[in-house]
Amino acid sequence: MANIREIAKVAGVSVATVSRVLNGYPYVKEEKRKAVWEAVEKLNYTKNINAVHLAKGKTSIVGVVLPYVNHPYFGAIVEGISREALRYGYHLLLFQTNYEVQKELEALEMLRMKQVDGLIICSRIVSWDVIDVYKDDGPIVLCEDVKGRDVLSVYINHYEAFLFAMKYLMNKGHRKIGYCIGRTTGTNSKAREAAYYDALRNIHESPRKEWIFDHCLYIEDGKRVVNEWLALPEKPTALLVSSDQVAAGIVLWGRREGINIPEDLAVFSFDNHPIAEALEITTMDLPLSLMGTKAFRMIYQCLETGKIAKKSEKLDARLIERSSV
Amino acid sequence: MANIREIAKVAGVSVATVSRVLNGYPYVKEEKRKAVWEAVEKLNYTKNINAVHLAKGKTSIVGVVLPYVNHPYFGAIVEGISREALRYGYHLLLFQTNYEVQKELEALEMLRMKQVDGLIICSRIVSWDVIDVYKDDGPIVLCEDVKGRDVLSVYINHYEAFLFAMKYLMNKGHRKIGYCIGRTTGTNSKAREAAYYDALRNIHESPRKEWIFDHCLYIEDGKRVVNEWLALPEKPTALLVSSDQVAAGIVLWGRREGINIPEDLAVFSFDNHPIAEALEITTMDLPLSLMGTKAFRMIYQCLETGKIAKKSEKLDARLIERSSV
DNA sequence: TTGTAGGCGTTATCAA
DNA sequence: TTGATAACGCCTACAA
Repeated sequence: MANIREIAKVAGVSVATVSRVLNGYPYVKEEKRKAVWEAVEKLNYTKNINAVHLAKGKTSIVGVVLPYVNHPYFGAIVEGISREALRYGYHLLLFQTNYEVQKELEALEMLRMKQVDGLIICSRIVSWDVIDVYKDDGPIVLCEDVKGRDVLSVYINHYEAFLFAMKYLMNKGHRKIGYCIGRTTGTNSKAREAAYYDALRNIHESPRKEWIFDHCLYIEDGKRVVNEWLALPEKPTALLVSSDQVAAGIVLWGRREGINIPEDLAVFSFDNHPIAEALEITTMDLPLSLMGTKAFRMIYQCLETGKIAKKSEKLDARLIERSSV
Repeated sequence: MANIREIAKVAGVSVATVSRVLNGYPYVKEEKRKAVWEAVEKLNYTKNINAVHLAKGKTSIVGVVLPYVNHPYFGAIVEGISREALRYGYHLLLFQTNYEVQKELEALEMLRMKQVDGLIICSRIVSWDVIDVYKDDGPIVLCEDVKGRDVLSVYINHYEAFLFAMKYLMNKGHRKIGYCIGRTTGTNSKAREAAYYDALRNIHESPRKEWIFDHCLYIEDGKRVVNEWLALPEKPTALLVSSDQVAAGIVLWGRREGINIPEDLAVFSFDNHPIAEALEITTMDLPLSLMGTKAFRMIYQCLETGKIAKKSEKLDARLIERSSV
């Protein structure tokens, strides 16, 4: 494969001139410019981008850290990141972690090694001190409330959203409310949990362990929830479900079991995916794609200007009222 | 940021020795080995991976080309690729193309520029001659039937799967069969179309344009199909739907419109996503994740051994019989 | 077992 | 406008 030196030789110019032509810099005589392009054509030359990366000290690649690539929640975020990255000529390196510390560390190491210029962490399990170690190696944006810590972040106000949903259910007369969540660890989950407990406290209800369903991520998890709900001696009359996917599962398997929604069981969900519309599930619209877009922009701005306009941005959810409550 | 030379200086050895230690090569006195690690620790050193890439002429990155990151079909493929890539220490660079030629070209260019060692093209729009141009720049695996062309491929036998489904519907007495597809261009779509036409010809039915629904990708497209179906003067009694997402939309909006499934309209779908189980949709299980895994392995084998065991692999679909037909 | 030196392919600085 | 040449940071013969 030809390199810039060969081009220089064939075109009868210096490598510096070739580089100038290749990168569209001024101050090159039209004649030489042409000679260079001809040589490029003739030798079927292309830049070796690794050499560019090394020389420039940057890659125009942003790393995306997420537990599962194949979940609509993260799919929506990645979509938002991807769209914006495309606009600015950046590429995306995917780090699927399955919430394994090792994998997350690897992504952070890649930032240090300059494999990526910046990192967007959609969800994590590593502790703050670990992230702190890497924060001088490049911009890191987290999709969670970092509560004043010295890292960039764009996040959805899950506390408010959950609280809002709880109040909505209470206004409809519900007092016995359970909830379904993907995992109980993690900032976002904690925020939701806090809202749940706070809301219950307000009406002097004490939370019950058996009304909290963990590991709810996919449609099929709704089946499990329905079965467990059916087996409950005392049942909640409403369920707050952190994902439309799971809510859809609950509604669908619930129907098959003859459960009337919302009469027997009200379902209030989050995300506002198309499936929620199709099933007429009341949900909170979460601006996931927007969050991805904003996360990328933060990285981008940091990279290009070195400045940070806003260190942290909070995004609000929006009620989509349908008939599952 | 410290580099290998500084480490050498601090440790009192040569850069070659540092490199040996860093890469775990033998023939280094334990004492020097220790000195190197201490220097690494002291200077908080990390390799610059771009320099490694340049020196080695490879990146251990595989590019993944797909139209939409946020669709379950492609999500499943990426998941399979990702899982396998993780095992072998490879990383994934995502190219979301939206089926724009420009974007696909960019990915191919990245192969030439050695940004990626290989490319997995999940779906494409560029023509064969374009791909031919790049095939000497690194292994390219396509997820479609390449029909003897000189490229690697792993693909699902869509023709057989569609034909099988058509026969299944016919056995159930259907003769008026429509179909829904994501796009009408593309090898996979053409294979499905061919099966559809061939099957109709077998029973001496001529295809009708108004029974073919294009641009069906997401749940919400099912709504459109239902509305169009309702408006049809003469309606098909069965629909072959190329995606569970769309089938789910059809079933759900169909129910809301009072359509009985399968009595008024039978729905036969593809993918076997959890949503199909939840809605009791008869579908063909497509080994998407497996296809991704195999695609990666092909690239990997090609890269590591330089040899190709199998140039092309065909994967079969499997009937999942439920009650929508 | 260790070190020297050249190579990987660009970019960027500086002098002409 | 142009060209030399020194980075960029690591790998790897080859020699010792």
